[in-house]
This record gives sequence, structure tokens and C-alpha cells, in this order.
Amino acid sequence: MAQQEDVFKKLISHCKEYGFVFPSSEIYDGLSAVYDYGQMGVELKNNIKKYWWDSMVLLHENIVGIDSAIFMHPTIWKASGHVDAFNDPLIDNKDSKKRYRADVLIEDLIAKMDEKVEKEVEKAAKRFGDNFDEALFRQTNPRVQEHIAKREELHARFAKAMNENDLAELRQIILDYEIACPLSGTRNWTDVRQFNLMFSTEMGSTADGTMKIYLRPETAQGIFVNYLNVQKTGRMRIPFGIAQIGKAFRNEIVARQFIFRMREFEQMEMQFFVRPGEELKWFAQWKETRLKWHKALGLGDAKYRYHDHEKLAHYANAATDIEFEMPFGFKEVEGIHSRTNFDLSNHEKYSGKKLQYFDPELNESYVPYVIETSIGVDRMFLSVMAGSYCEEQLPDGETRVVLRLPAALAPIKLAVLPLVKKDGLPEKAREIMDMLRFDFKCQYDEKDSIGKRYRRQDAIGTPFCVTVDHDTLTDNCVTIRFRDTMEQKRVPICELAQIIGEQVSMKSLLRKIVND
RNA sequence: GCGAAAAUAGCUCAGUUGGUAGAGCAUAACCUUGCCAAGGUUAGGGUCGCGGGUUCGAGUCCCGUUUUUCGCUCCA
Repeated sequence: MAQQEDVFKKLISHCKEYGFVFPSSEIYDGLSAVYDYGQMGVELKNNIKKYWWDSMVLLHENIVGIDSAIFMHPTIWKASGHVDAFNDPLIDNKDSKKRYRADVLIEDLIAKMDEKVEKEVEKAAKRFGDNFDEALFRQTNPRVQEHIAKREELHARFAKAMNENDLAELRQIILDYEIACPLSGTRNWTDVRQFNLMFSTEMGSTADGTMKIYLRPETAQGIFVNYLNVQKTGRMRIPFGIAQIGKAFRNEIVARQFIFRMREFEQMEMQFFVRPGEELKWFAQWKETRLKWHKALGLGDAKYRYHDHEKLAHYANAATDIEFEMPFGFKEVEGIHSRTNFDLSNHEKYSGKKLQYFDPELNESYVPYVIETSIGVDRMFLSVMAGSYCEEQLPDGETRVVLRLPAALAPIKLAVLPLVKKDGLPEKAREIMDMLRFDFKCQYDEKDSIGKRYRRQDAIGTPFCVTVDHDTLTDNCVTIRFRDTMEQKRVPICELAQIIGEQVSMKSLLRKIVND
């Protein structure tokens, strides 16, 4: 474990040192759990997105993409259940370190007070037997009256505090009524805090005409609210899917572990609309398809596993994660959920619009069921980096740091290196650059010894180095050096585009998914 | 959120009982070599995370704060 933490630290340093990931706002001490992608990182990230996008919309006739806005009508988040699920006033007991909903603690106390009244009534009923006038007893008994008064006082105070969202008052109630933690028994409470996992802002520039809106906590809803638009204008027939890549925002209580859990993150989601009753069949199929997509990268099949959910979210009837072995253990990279018709039927309810699909084969209308595949781009990025980072012991005793990135994802596809920076070799190298730059992201380097330059390219995962030497000027051949094996091969310049093209194209990855 | 540890150059780290900041690598220039990181000369780069305090004097001691990592907690 200590060794694994070590690898993780090295990976974070490597990301910074070679321009993959920087802490956000670094010159201002950074912003907690926010990161920026650098010049290498953005290329890798874009390539990951392209691999996913092509695997969805290129390989499936019945999947199309959209790009919906981050701002959405606020009612959408009521319909999706996000507003209700995360609007609770929470309080922590410092001794037991347990977190409670402040309103529930107080409601429990009120319930206890009610019980006391009922007990008094029960006792009196036993004592007086048949002659007992319960209503009269409740109205006149001083002890009952005392309980009820106390209860009413608390209830009024509580209701007012909840109404005004007065968190300090909620805490004061807990202190005044000496509510103790059920676990530790102490009254050592933190402040009451409102935890809303959605970021909010205001739309409209004048003070009175504003509307509270949220930054979307998932991209899925943008697909749901557009599903009929797409279905009708694209003449889609069930089953069909809609794919989307975009930013989402969650105000996590604890955001940590580098780019693994961030408050601003990017999702690649595909919602697949199916007939009711067929959802579990499709769920199983997508589970398989998605794992194949991951494994095609060649980072090692043993690094992936499924994690089936036992506790299901409010919208799901089946769910599984694809986990990747990060330096800090197996962690979720992608979720595959059978979301039933929860979202669409709720949007019907809240919007008042029919969101049904007419199935010409069954000759009936229904609200489709949905299978969701949802993958975090940043987590995927981290898994690719972690799976590629390698400190290799060479036969001569040297250590080589090499990023064994899948060639199709590598930020730089090839480096063009003149063996010496004189005798016309740089000019020849530039010629080769000019020839290949339209097809591949190339880098030119003439500084330092050739070995050093190879290692620099290894560190950023460049799969090919092309070296121009004195013979090149006469025979028009160059040495191509392969990152993973360090092997070298002499090839004619005119063959370079083909040799490299085969290896670095997305096609080579996509074919693996289709053929296997 | 609670607890622990840490923060000094782009990276990894030294820095003595408190006395005005160093190395290696990296970066840039020139010379040299030329197929797997290690030659020479030179240069740039740090208000030691930030803010207070103690002191004649703080990178060093004290307090607060920010950020990061780890453990709990949370994660629709």
C-alpha cells in the first residue's frame, strides 16, 4: 500500500511536470479540488472523448449525439429528484462523529413528547376504568397540559425555523432542548449546515426578476428532456440511444484524490431507450459492450472488474459499476444503470407534456425504459494515466519512465529528431514535419543528445520517434524508434504516414470492439 | 466535517541550538559529442503557501488560515 501511494504521488508529479494536469488557480494557492488540463492533458482528454464518441455514434446507426446546455429549467431538478434528495439541514456530533439531519432530531423529540401524553392518558384510563372521560382528561389534567404546552412551543419554534430556513435557530433548539446524540450520548454539536449538492446561481440581472437556477449535477437530464425532439426529428425507432459529452457540477462535501473526485467534472453519457420489459436484456448487453470498450485500450484486462449495486438509487432497478485498479485501489470509472421510466414519467408529470413513444410494431404508445451508460472523463483520464505510467528497469541499470499510452490516445503521435543540429539535418527534419503535420500531432526536437530526446518523448507517451541522420540526405530513409520496445527500424520517408497511421488511428481501437 | 502528516526553484529534496537561501535534475544560450537521459562554460528562476505573534533577528519557535495526501465520515 505504501508503495502504491508512492506511485500515485509520482503520477501526480508527472502530470504536473509534463503538462498534463495543473492545480487550478495555483498562483493564488489553488482552489480546493479543482484542476486544469495542460497542453498534453487536453490532447489526451480530447482523444479519450473522441474514442468514446466514435464508439457510440460511429459504430451504432441507432445512436446519435446532442449537446445540451448546462443551464436548465429549475423544475427539471425537482422532477429528477435532485432537489428533494439534497436539501437537508445536517448536524454532526463531534464525539461520535455521526451526522444527523437536524430536522429529524427535533421531530424525534416532538414524537417523544407526544408519547408522554399518550402514556399519561393510558395510565389514567387504567386507573379510572369505564368512567374515564378521555377528552376531559386531556383538557384538564395539569401534567398533560404541561406536556402539550411544551410540545406546542417546540413545534411552533421548529416550524418557524424550518420555514425561515434558520439554521442557527435549529441548532439552538437542539441545544435548548438538550437533545443528545443517540450514539455517544453527548451534546457536543457542530453548527447546522445546509448540504445541497447542486451549485446554484441566479439568472436575470435585475434584483427582483431573478430565478434561481442550478448548474446541472448530471448531463443525463439534458438527454431526457430532448428525447422526443431527437426521436421525432431524427425519425428514431426504439431501441435507440442519445449520447452526450459535457461538464457537470456537484458540490461534494469531500472532494479528493487528485482528479478522481472533483466538483467540476466532465461526463460522457449515453441514454438508451428501450421497450418496457426489455430493459434488463439491454442492461446486460451494455454492461458487456462497455467493458469491451475499456479492455480494447490494452491497459490490462485484470485491471477491470464489475461491481454490482445491491443498494439501488431511487430511479434504478439494476446498476453496476466498471471499476479500474487505480493506485489507491479499485475505483468506479463508469456506471451502467437501468433507470426504468423514472425520469421520463416524472418529466411527464412535472411538465404536463406527453413523453410517450408510439411503437409501430406493437401498435401502442408507452414511456420508454432507459439504460444509462455514464462515464467520468476525468476518471477515465486518470485510469489511462495510471495504467500507462511505468518505471522500467533497463538492462544497463538505467531507469526509464515511460507512459505506455494507447497510441490512438497519445497527445503527440511522433517526434521528428535530427541526429545533429547541423549539416542540413534540421532542414530535412522540418521537411518531414511539414509532410506529416496534417495527419499527426508532431513534435520537433534538436536539443540534447538523441537518447535524452527519446526519453523525453517516452515521458509524454509519444509512440514513435523518427530520427534523421546523414544517410537520410542521400537515401531518403529514416530510423523509426518504437516507444514500448525501444526497437529501431530503417524505413523510407514515404512510408512513414502509412506505418504510423495504422497504429495511431482511432480505427484500430474501434475495430477491436467490433471484431472481438 | 473530524483526526494525522506535509508545504523551500518547473520536479525531487537539503537547510545545524533562530543569524539575510542551497544541491541534483529540469529550462535557456554557446561550444563539444552523435542512436537510447550523465561533457564544458554561462544564464534565468525563490518576498521559503499566506497572515499575524515572540525576538535585536524567523525558512527554523507559537497562533490562525489556505492547499495537498492519508484514515474516518459522506457520495441520489
